[in-house]
Amino acid sequence: MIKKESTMTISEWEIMRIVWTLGEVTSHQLIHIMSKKQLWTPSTIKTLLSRLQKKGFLIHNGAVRDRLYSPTISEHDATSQTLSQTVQMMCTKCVGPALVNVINETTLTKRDITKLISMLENKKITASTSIACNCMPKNQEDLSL
Amino acid sequence: MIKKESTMTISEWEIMRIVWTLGEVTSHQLIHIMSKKQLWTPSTIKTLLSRLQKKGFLIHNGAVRDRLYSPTISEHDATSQTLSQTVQMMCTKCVGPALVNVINETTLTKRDITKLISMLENKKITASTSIACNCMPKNQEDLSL
DNA sequence: CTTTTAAGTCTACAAATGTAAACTATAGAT
DNA sequence: ATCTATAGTTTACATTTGTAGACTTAAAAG
Repeated sequence: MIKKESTMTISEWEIMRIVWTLGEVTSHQLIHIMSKKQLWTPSTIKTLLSRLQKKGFLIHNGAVRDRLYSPTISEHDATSQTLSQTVQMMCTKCVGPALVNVINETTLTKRDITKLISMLENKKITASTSIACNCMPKNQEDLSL
Repeated sequence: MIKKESTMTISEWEIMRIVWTLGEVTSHQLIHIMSKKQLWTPSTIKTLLSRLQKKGFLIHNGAVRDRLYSPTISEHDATSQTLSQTVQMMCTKCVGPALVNVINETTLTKRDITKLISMLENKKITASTSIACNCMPKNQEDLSL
């Protein structure tokens, strides 16, 4: 079966961040936490919760009331996937510089940095000085019309 | 005046990639190119073109007909900005690993790699072993209810 | 046991997005 | 000068998203 590959919206992502942090949450907790932080009413939280379930990002223990909601995907995985998807729609030539920029403005742990450096040192060996732009399919570059 | 900070949608981004590549385009070219690549009709292309103008991402030379559309933002800038925005909605703790992942699966030029490494070497000096998670505002961690 | 509170479900509604047809007017063809 | 193809403009319509009220029902309070 084909994965429907539904994505989280910004608002849904906000909810998920709390769920990820707490592991298991009741709507009660969500409502309490989010109603302060955001300008969301309990209704809105409930709707978001429903949609996240429909999309398969949340499940709950069968309780009829005060059920515990939990994520079906880890925050790390979701983060990686989302970032990958974003990068994939971009021009291969622009991604490098953009990553330089992002990394520059991101706080990283020593561990991450070490990992990145070793990974990059490795890539450096086979890297070329330029990469092809994938902005337009090759065959359609005849614009003479 | 406050920047309206409108964002490009996926479809709009597709159009922009062609515009960025060509620098200046007529709708004619876009229609020709995109109708093959995507399953878009001329109408759809025109709509997207209109919206991109309304959002301020495209302008055109005043021609009444066969006008030339051009971008108001460079592809590099748009790419960087979009990536930054994406990263900003994510948990600071997850961004590092996600970046490791993305960089692993991304083709980079020697130049980019060198830049990244030197930047990282620098960051390494002041980096700590762990960073605070920004998933939930500190004050709202009392979930005792 | 009755009342109240609130969790979960349904319905609502505007704005944004994906997708495109209909209409208008003009540059180029005849 | 008239016709035709089509660039640009309007209108359209289903889905998704942001946001939330209304309704139902069970748990907690009294």
